[in-house]
Amino acid sequence: MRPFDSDADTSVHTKPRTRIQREKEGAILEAALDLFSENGFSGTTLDQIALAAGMSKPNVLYYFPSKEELYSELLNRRVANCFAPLESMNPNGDPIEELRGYIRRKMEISRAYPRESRLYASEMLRGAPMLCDSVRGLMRALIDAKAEIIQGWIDSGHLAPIDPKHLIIAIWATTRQYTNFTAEIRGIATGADSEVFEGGMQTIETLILDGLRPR
Amino acid sequence: MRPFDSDADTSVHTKPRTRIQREKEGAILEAALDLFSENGFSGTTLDQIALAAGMSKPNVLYYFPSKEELYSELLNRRVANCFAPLESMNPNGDPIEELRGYIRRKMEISRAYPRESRLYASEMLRGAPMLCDSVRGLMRALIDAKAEIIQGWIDSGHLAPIDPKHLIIAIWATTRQYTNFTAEIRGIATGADSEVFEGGMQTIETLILDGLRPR
Amino acid sequence: MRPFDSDADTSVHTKPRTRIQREKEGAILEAALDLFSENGFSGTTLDQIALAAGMSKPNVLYYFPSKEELYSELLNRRVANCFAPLESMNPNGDPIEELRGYIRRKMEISRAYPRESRLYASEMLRGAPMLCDSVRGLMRALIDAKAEIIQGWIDSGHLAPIDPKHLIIAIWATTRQYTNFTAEIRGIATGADSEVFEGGMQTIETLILDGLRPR
Amino acid sequence: MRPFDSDADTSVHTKPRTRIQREKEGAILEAALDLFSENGFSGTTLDQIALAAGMSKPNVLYYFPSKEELYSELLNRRVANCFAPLESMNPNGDPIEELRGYIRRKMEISRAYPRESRLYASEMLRGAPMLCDSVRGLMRALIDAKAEIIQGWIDSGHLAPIDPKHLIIAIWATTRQYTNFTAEIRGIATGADSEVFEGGMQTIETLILDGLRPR
DNA sequence: TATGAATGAGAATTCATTCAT
DNA sequence: GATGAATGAATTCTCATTCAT
Repeated sequence: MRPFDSDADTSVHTKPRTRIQREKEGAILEAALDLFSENGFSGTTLDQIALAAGMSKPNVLYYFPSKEELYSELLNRRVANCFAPLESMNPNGDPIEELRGYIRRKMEISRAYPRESRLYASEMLRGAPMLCDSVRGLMRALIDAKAEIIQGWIDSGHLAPIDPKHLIIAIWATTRQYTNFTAEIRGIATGADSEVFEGGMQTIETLILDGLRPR
Repeated sequence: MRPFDSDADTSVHTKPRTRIQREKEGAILEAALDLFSENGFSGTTLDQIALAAGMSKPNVLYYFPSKEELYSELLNRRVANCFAPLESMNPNGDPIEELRGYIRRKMEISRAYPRESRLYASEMLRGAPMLCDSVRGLMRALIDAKAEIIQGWIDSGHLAPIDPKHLIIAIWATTRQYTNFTAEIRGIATGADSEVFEGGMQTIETLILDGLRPR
Repeated sequence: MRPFDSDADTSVHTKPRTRIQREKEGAILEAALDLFSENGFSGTTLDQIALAAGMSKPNVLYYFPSKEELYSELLNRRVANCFAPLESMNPNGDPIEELRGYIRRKMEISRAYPRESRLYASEMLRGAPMLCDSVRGLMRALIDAKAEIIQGWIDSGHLAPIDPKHLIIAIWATTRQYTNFTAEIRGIATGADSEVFEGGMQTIETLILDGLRPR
Repeated sequence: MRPFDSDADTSVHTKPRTRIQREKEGAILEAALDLFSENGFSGTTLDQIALAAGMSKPNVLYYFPSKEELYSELLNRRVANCFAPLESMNPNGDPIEELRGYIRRKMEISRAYPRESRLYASEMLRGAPMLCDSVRGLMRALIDAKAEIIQGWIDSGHLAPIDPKHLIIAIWATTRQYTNFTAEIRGIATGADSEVFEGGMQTIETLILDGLRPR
C-alpha cells in the first residue's frame, strides 16, 4: 500500500552505509520534515531539528552539509517520491472509473503523507525557489503522460471536451485543499476531520465526474 | 472595478491622521505586502522592508510597533477586505449564472490582489497562527450566507444535490490554484499566463457548472 | 515645616520665566524624580518621563538639554536642598536632647522626601559619578560644623568620647536604613510600615543616646 | 577566614561539569559581578561583560541564557552565600562579646566581598525586584534565629531592653555604610580607607555595645 | 513652544556554521 | 562519529537626540 518508505528513499543517497548512519539520517529527515512542513524553511532552526532528532546540532550538520541541503534533500527526494509511484491510470479502463480511482488515490496519498504534501505546497507557494529541475521534469512528464491518456478518452467521446492539463490541475487543487489547507477547512466546515474529508471527496467526485460525463 | 483601495482601507484605521503619515504607512504596508507574501513571515526581515519602503528600520518601527504587528495588520485588515466587498450573489437570479458570476469575480479579485491572496494562503498553510478571530468570524459568516442561498437552489431542484459548503470550498480551491500556485501552473501548462488563466477559468466553469446542472 | 519647595528650588535656575514654563519644568522634575529614584539613571527612559509628565519627549528636552542634565539637576539641586536647611543644632542646648532632636529631624526629612533621599543613596552607591563638587563641599562643610559642636560636648565631658564624624555617619546610616531600604525592612520586620518606623526610631535613640551618655 | 569561595559556590550548581566550563563561567560571573555591582542591572551591558570576561558576547550567552539570568544567578547564589555561612553566635557566650564578634565578622565579610555586598544593597534599594523567594526566606530565618538568641539575653538581664530585630537592622545599616557607601564616607572622613574603616568599627562598637550594656 | 517625524548608535538575542577534541 | 565550545553575521527592538515645522 505504501508506495515508498524512508529506507527506499535514502537508499538513493550515496553516503550512508552503516545501519546507524541510516537510522540517524532517517531521524534527522523525520524531524526536519515535521518542522519544515509546519513552519517553513526560515521558520525552522537547526536547533529545533537537532532537538527533535535527539542529537546535537553539529551532528545534524555532519549528515547534511547545511540547512539548505537538508531542506532540499527533503523537498526533492521525499516529495518527488510522492509523485513517482503514484499514478497508475489504465488507458484501457473505463474513463470515469479511472478518474475516480485517480482522485481517490491522490486524496489518500496526500492524507497518508501530509507533511510531504504540505512541504511541497509551501514550496510552490513561495515560487519554488529550491525545487530542482529533475523534479520539475518528472512532474511535467507525469502530467504530459496523463494528459495524453485523458485526451484519448475525450477524442473517443468518452469524456466531455476539456483541457486535460487543466483537469489535472483542478484535481490537484481540490485534493490539496482538503489535505494542506486543513486550517481553512476547519474554519468553514463543522464536524470531525474524517467526515469532512469524506464529504470533500464526495463533492469532488460529483463535480468532476458529473462535469465530465458527456450529455 | 476595484472593490477597495488602500486609502479606504487605512481609513478604517484609528491612528493615521496627517497626509505624510498615511503615505509612509502606505509605503511600509506596500513593501511589507510584497515581501511577506513572497517570503513569508520568518523569511522577511525588517531590513528588507525598510529598504523597499525607502526608509530606515527604526522609522518602520515608528509606524508599526513590531514586525508581528505589521504582519498582523496586513493579514487581518488588508486580507479581510478581500472578502467583505467581494461576494454579491443574487438568490433570485438564475443559479447557474449566479455561480458563474461568483467564480469569475472570485478569480478576478484574486488576480487583482495576488499578494493579499498569497499572504492569506500562506497563513492558512501554516495553520493560521496569526489570523484574528474577527476575520475568522467574517469568513464563516460569508460562507454560511452563501451556503444557504445555494441550498435554496438545490432544494428547488435547480441544482444537483451537493453539500453547499464543499462546493464553495471547491471553488476557493480551484481559483486559488490559478492565482497563488502560479509557480506550479507554469511548470505544467505552456503558454502565456493570461491564456493559461483563461483556460483555467473555462475548465473550472465546465466542471463545476456542468457538474451541478441537473440531468 | 517644609524646609523647601519646588518653587524655591527652581527659582535658583536661570531659564524659566513664565508661570507655564515653571509648571512644565516642575512636572518634568516631578516625573523624573519618581522614575530616577525608583529605577536609577540607566533604568529610566525619557519616554517614561515624558509620559509621566504628560508631554512629548522633545518637549522634555526643550526644558533640559539632555537626560544627564535632567538627572544632574535633580540630584544636585533637589537633593542638596535636603541638607542645607536641615540641621539646626544648638551648641548651647543639652547635648543628648540636641542629638535626639537631630536624629528625629533627620528621620522626618527622609520620610517626607523619600524619592530625593533614595536618589541620593542610589547615586552614592554607584560611587557618586554625577554628584557635583558644590554639593560635596556643602556636605563636607555641614559635617565639619556639626562635628565641631559635638566635639565641644565631648571635650566638656557631656558625651562619651567618640569620633564625631563617625557618629554622624552612624546616624545617617541608621536613618537611611528605615527610609531607603524599606524593601529590606519589610522582609525582616512584621507590622505596619509606620509602626516599624517608630520602632526603628526608638531603637536608634536607645543605642546612640545611651551609647553616648557618659557612665 | 574566607567562609566560601567561588568553587564551592558554583559546585552547588547543576550545570557545569568540565574544567573549561567552570573556568569560563567563573570568568563571566566575575566580570558581571564587577560591572553589575558598580553600574547596576540597566547600567551594565553584555558587551561590557563579554569584554571584561575576555570572550564574545554570544559566548557569554552560551553559558547564561540571558542577561537577566546572569544577574539573577549572581544575586541569588553568590549573595545568598554571603549570609549562610556567616553568623555563628553562641547563645551561651558572653552577650556583649558575642555581639562584638558578630559586628566584626559582619564588617569583615562585607569588606571581603564588597561587590556581592554592593550588588545586594543596590537590589534592595531598587525594591528587590529580582530577589528570589528562597533568599528572602533564608534571610528571614536567619534574622529570626538571631533575634531569639538576643531576646534570651535581654530576658536574662544581660542586655538592656531593645527590639532584637531592630538591633540587627541597626548593625546591618552601620556595617553597610562602611562597605557599600564608601563614596559617601570618603567625602566626609579624611584619612586612608583602612583607618576610616577601623574608626568606623570602633564607633559602631562603642555605640551599640555601650548602648546595650545595662546600667 | 511644542511635537510629529526620523535616525544612528547601540542593546539583547538568535542562528547557521566552524573548530577542536 | 559525536559533541561541547565558540562566533560572525544578522535580527528585532530601544533610546537619546535631532530636525522641521
